[in-house]
Amino acid sequence: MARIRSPEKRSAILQAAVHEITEVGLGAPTAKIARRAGVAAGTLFTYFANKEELLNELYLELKLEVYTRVNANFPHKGSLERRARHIWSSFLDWAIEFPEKRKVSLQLNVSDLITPETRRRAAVERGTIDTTFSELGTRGALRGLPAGFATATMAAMQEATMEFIAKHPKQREALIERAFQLFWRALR
Amino acid sequence: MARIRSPEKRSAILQAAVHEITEVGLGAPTAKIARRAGVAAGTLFTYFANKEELLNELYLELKLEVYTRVNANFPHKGSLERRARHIWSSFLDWAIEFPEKRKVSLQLNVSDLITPETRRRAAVERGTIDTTFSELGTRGALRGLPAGFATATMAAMQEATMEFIAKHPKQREALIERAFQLFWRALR
Amino acid sequence: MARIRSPEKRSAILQAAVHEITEVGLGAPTAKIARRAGVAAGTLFTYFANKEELLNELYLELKLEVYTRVNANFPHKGSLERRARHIWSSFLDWAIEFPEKRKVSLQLNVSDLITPETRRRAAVERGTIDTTFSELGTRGALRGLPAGFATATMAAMQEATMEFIAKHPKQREALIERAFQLFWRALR
Amino acid sequence: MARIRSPEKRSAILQAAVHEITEVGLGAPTAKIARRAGVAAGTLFTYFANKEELLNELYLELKLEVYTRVNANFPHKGSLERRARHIWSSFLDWAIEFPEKRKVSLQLNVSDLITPETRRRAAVERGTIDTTFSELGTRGALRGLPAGFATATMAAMQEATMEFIAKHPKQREALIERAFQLFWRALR
DNA sequence: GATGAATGAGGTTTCATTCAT
DNA sequence: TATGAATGAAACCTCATTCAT
Repeated sequence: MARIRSPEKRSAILQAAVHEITEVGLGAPTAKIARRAGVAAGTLFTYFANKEELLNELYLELKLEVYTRVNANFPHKGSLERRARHIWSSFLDWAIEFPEKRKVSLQLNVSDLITPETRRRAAVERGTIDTTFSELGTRGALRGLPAGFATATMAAMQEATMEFIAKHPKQREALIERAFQLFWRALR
Repeated sequence: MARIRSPEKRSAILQAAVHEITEVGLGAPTAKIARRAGVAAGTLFTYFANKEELLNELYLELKLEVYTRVNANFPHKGSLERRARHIWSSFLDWAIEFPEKRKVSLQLNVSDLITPETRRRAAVERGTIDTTFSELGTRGALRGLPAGFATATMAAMQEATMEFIAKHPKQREALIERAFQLFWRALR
Repeated sequence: MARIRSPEKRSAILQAAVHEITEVGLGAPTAKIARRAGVAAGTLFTYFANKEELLNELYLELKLEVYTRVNANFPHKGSLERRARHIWSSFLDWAIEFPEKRKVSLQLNVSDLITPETRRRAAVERGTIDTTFSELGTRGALRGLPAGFATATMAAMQEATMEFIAKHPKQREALIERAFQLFWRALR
Repeated sequence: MARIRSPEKRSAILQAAVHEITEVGLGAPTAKIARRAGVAAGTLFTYFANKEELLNELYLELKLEVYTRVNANFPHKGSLERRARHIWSSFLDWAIEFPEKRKVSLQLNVSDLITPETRRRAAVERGTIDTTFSELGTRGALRGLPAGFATATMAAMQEATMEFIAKHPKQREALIERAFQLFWRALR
C-alpha cells in the first residue's frame, strides 16, 4: 500500500460505500462498492487492507467531516449558550444535508466492526466540542454527572430532532430552534 | 397427534439469537443460533420461515417485553410526573437488567430488515406510554412540536443515560434520578 | 405397511403428485404432495416407502390407466386398420382429456428414477396393443425392422399430434384423423 | 489486465454438465459439475449467473450444435427428398455419436426450466430445416395440417429410430434408411 | 394408522480476498 | 498499480425421512 496513489479513488470508494451501505446495510459487498466507485474489485484492496479497515476508515472520515463542520466559524469567544447553539446547528445541518452519511454513521456506531482504537482516534478530534461541553458539565444541572453526559444527551436529542425534521422538512428551522431550547433548558 | 410445537423451543431460539447477535452482530449465522438453542439447524425454520422473520419476531418480542414491564404497576392515577417517572425507570431497569437485549434492540432498530409492518405492530402495543406522552405534548415546552417528540426525546436521553450506567453501574440509582430530572426539566 | 388402509388416500396422493409435478417437475416436495392430498407429511410414507417408490407407482398407474382405456370397447374382431385406429384415438383422447397426466408421464419416462423393473411391469400390461402392432410389424413397410418399431413410431407421431391439438383444440377431430392417415400410410 | 474469461472453461463446464445430468438428471449439483469441469464451485457462477441460466445455455448450445451439423454440406440444390434425407441423417448421426447429449437434450426439452425465450432463440437458428419442411408442408399428405407438423413428425419418428439404434447399433445404417423411407412415405 | 415437529445432509449462491496478467 | 477471474469457505434454506405422540 504505502503511498496512496490516487486520493480521488480512495474518496470515491468511501463515497460509494456510503451509498451501498445506505441501501443494503453493512453487509454491502465490496465488489458492489468497488463497481460504484468505478474501480475494479481488486483495486479496493490496494486502498484498504480489508473490509473491516474500510469500514473503520469510513467511520473516522464521517466523524472528522462533522467535526470539521463544527470547527468552521466556531465562535470561540461567544457565550456558552452561543457556542452550544453553534455545535447544535452545525451537527444538525450536516445530518440533514447528508442523510445517507448520518444513516451509515449510525450503523457503524452500533457495529462491533469499529475497533476501540478507531473510536479513540475519532474522539481525539472532538476537541472544541469537548471543551464546550466540559464547561457545561461543571455547571448547574449536570454537576455530579459523568463528563460526557451533555454530549451524549445532545446526540440523543438530536436524533429525535432529526427524525422529526425528516418527516416535516418545511418546519426545519423552527424545529431546530425549538429543540435547542428544550436541550438548553434541560442542561442549563 | 404428533409432537406439538413447543413455545420453549421458540423462546430458546430467540434467546440464543440475542446472545449470538450480541457477539457478532446481525450477521450471526442461523446455524450457530440453532446450535446455541439446542436444536438442529433445520428446526429453526419450523419456528421462523427465514432469518428475516426471526429478526422481526425478535424485535417485536423485545419491544413487547419492555412494554409489559412498563405496564406492570403503572400508576394510572398518579400525577403526570409520577407516570413519566415510572415509564422512565421501568425502561431503564429493563435495559440495565438485560444489556444484551438492549444492544440487540438497537441493532435491529437501525437495520432495514425490520419491516414497517413490524414497527407498526410494535407501536400499537405502546398504548399506556403514548397516552402519557401525548398528555405531555400538549403542555408547555412541547406545544407546537410534533406529537411524539417527547417519546423520541425520552428514548434519546435514555440512550445517553444507559451508556453512562453501563460505565458506572454503581451510581445507577443516582444517575437514573438525575437524568430524569434533566428530562423532566426540559419537557415541563 | 402391509394391508393398505385407505385406497382413497393412496389415490389422493397419486393425484396430488400429478398436480405438483406438473407445476414444479419431479423435484416436487413430498410435503407439498401430501398437503395437496390432504394428508400429513408422514402419512405419505405409510403408503409409499419413499419418494422413488411413489414415482414408480405413479408411472405404473398412469400407464395402466391408458391401457385400460384402450382395452375398453376394443374391436377385437375388426380389421387391422380399425384396431390401429382405435388404439390411436384412445391414446389421444386420454392425453387430451388429461394433459397433466400426459405431461407427468413424459417426465417420468425420461427420468432415471423409473426402474427397469417398473418399466417391465408396465410393458406386461400392453397385451392388446402389442398384439395388434406385432401383426403390423410382419407386414409391408415394417418387415425387417425390430419388433416394437410400430409402437414407438405411433407414440412419436402422437406426440406431434398432441402438440398441435394443444395449440389448435378446435381442429381436434380433424387433426386426429389426418394424423392417423399419415401414420397408417407410413406403416401400411 | 486480469485473466480473461476463457471459452475453454465455459465449454468444460457445459461438457461436465452433460455428463453429470446424464448420470443423475437435472438435479445434478452445480458443485459436482464444477468439480468435473476442473474449476472451483464458485467459478461456475462467473460463467453462468445461476443454475437455470446454465441449463438454458446448455439447451441452446446443444440445439445449435445439431443445426450446425445439418447445415454442413447441406444440398441446397438437391431435390426435396434429398434435402429431407440429409436432415434426417445429420440429426441421427449426431444423436448416435453423442447419446449423452441427446439424452440431456430430451430432459431439458420436457423441463420447465427452459424459458420460452430460450426456445425461441433456438428456433430462430433452424432456418434451413424450416425452409425444407415448409416446402414439404404445402404438398400432398400434409396439406391443411398446421405448419411445423412435418418437423414435429420427423422429430418424433427419429426418437423411435434412435431408440432402436441404441438397442441394435449394428443395423444402424439400415435402420436409418428404412426409417427414413417410412417417414418419407408418410409425408410424400 | 395418522400426525407433523425434528433432523441434518446437501443444495445453490454469495463474497472477501488472492493473484496471474 | 490496476484489473477481474478464480477461489472455496460459509451462508441460508430445502427436503426426504424418522419418530414421539
